Amino acid sequence: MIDLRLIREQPEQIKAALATLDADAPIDRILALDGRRRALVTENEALKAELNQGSKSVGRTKDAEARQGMIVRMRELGDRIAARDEEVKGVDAELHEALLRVPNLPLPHVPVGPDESANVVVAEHGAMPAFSFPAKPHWELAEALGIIDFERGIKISGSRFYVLRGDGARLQRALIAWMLDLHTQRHGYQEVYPPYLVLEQTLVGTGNLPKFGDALFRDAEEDKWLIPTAEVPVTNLYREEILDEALLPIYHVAYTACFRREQLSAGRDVRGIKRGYQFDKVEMVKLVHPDRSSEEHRRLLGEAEAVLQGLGLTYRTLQLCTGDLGFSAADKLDLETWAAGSGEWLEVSSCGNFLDFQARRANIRYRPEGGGRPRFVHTLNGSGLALPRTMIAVMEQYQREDGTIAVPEVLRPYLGGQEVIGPQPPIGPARTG
RNA sequence: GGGGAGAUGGCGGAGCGGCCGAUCGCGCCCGUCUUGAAAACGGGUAGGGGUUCAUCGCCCCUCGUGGGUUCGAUUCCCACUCUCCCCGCCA
Repeated sequence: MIDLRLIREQPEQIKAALATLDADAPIDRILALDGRRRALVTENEALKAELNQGSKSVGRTKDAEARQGMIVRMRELGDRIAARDEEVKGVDAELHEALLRVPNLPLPHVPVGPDESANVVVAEHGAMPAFSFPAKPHWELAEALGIIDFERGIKISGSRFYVLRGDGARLQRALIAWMLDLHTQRHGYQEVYPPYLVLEQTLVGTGNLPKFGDALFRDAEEDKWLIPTAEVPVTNLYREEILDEALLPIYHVAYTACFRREQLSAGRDVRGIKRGYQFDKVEMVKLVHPDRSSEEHRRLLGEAEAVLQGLGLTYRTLQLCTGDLGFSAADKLDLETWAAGSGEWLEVSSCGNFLDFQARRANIRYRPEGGGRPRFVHTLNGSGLALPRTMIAVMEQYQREDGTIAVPEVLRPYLGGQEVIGPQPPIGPARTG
């Protein structure tokens, strides 16, 4: 959430910035609620001070008659205060609710644009892979090798689910283990393994709620939601805490499954494993000193890039425009790798700088070294990387003419030295009925 | 799921319905003393909000959370959440 004081003091600048996001933020309503709330609070607090003083003198008054009179007056005063308190509570709740729906403001250097078409390619790495044979899309390769079973995935869980099998499952596991080792051993991250089910408040902290509940799976009877990304539980680890400044920066990396209830339109991204309701991801999360978030953002991007470079994958870097930033980020850089067989760029990482937007929602602060009031930390996160699409890139960029797939050098130690993924022992096609 | 105990400041641990935002101990910070340090001694040490240009100050709220009783609740009543112990069930 953005600072209420900022809205109060420079509403026009805020409105102008929000306009670049195509957001329907009710700034005028917030200003009205804020003014009303402060007037009510000031007034009511004066009455409370009077009541507190009065109640104390009741205790000191010995004369029974005078005492009775005071008690009657205090009772009336108390009733008035209670009524106003109700009013304050109502206005306060409305104000808070409205603030939670205001998106973060973009940093000044973020290009203005309506949607992803205005994103800017800022760098390209690696040559476009050239094959001496027609490159196949991963669903053909994987099906032929028997490393992904699409039919049985759909049978047990419905459309958009698949089953990794044999070396397919092992390849993903190798990728996960290697990525975690890379970030923990080379980039200074501490690994965490968080719950996949979280409370509503946790999702409010990262900005997923209250606005985007329709993209989430949840338990119908309890307040338990499936995480759409590890960012949610990991960022919220320090919710409602005041950290020592010396503890910053905090770097965490987590491997989790992710669950997203996307309204997947028929005919788009239907083939293969590019998009589904469940996918795995290795996620990096940083909590840092507010003066350092820009620098940490650049480093975060580099750490995600190190995964692609280690795997030897061709990729490019995109600076997202205002219209594609999402709700919580003030700045975002995406990494896309090339799906050589299906012929498209795949987003495998999205590195966001959230400034104090999430910290304010989740109330994550630090105590400055020399003492003083607690301040909000800045939060950042980025995938390092999303598994299905990394799998796609590996399969399609490392495919060979005979339909087998070479194993990237760095993964071989994780696969017992195996250099090639070939056909799996036959199980046969699914025959139902 | 059944039974019992508990939830107070960074930690430990008190708290007759008014003098308690809270005794005390530890920790931490600042002084005095010391060549320096320790010890000793003195002082200070929660968060949020309102008022203020800001500081100081003043005021309001917070003793797990939410309600209730009362002129007044950390203290009484109810509900919920969480923690610990015992029994049952279980990967």
